[in-house]
Amino acid sequence: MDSVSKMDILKSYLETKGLKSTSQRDYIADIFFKTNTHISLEELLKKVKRKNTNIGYATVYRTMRLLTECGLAISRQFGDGQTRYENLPEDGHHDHIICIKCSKIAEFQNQKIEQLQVEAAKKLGFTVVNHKLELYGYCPDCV
Amino acid sequence: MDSVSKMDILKSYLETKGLKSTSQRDYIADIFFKTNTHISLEELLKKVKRKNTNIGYATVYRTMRLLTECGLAISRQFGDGQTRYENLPEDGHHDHIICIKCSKIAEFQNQKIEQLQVEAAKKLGFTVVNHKLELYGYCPDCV
DNA sequence: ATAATATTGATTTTCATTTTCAATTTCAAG
DNA sequence: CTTGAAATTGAAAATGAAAATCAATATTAT
Ligand SMILES: [Mn+2]
Ligand SMILES: [Mn+2]
Ligand SMILES: [Zn+2]
Ligand SMILES: [Zn+2]
Repeated sequence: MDSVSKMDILKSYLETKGLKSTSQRDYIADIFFKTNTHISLEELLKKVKRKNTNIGYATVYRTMRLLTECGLAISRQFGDGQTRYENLPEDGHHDHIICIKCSKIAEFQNQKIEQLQVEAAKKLGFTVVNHKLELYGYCPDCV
Repeated sequence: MDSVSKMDILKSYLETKGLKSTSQRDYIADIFFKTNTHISLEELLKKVKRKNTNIGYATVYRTMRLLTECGLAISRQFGDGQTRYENLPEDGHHDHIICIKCSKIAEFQNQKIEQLQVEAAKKLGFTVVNHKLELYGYCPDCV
């Protein structure tokens, strides 16, 4: 999905909630849509401020909440005490492996694991709505 | 493992670190060893205060850090903003499924999933040191 | 007993997140 | 183009859990 269609989704979400499309929201969303990392609020604010000095932290925070609500952003907690956001992946859900030395993040998909999760839950009478799977270890560069 | 041997492990850990065994530490550890839930610091403090009014939050906090360091306690973050502690399980590592309605926590072990995780990491050149797997959904009581 | 060292618990600090609020902007109606 | 209601903004304050500080107290070896 390209930035334009994402912006359309955001705008129609705002409309359904009786919220307004503003230049700040648009700009923050645009910058976010162009990032392909797992970005923190501080990092995003820094990027946004480069061209738009007067945008505040609170607006970035609120915009990311909106993007998360409408499914265009996914919030992640990798245990470093900071919430990070990533764009809704093209190719569906993925999980993460994080280097405990250099903090590099790699992504992977494993349909077998997903399936076994649902089965494990079923055995306990649970229905799975979502899950969090994070592997921690050493990346190729850190041995 | 019984509380007595756990206390022995704690005491020898303290010794190696040049730390002292105290009545507060012993009491907090004893109460913790007897819990079989995923307990928060606040909850543990409350339990401890029932018989020992003068023990402070900071000592409970520090004791749980010691227990975590020496492997007798495992700290967990289930996304409610509070760190929870559980006793080192008898039967090895397990993962969790949490009810998003009533917060009930169930545990499960799945060797196949563990194995697939290592394989998925290997494909990316990573070595897994530890992992976090949490399923979120509805428990049998909450449909 | 003495001195060195560790512990305690109240308090303060830290820090990310969330909320508040007065000023500003947007937008539909006249 | 005005007007006024409603939403937005950004600075600042509040929140809350975790971590650190520190003076008073307790422990330990000599
Ligand atoms: Mn990702
Ligand atoms: Mn458990
Ligand atoms: Zn690395
Ligand atoms: Zn439930």
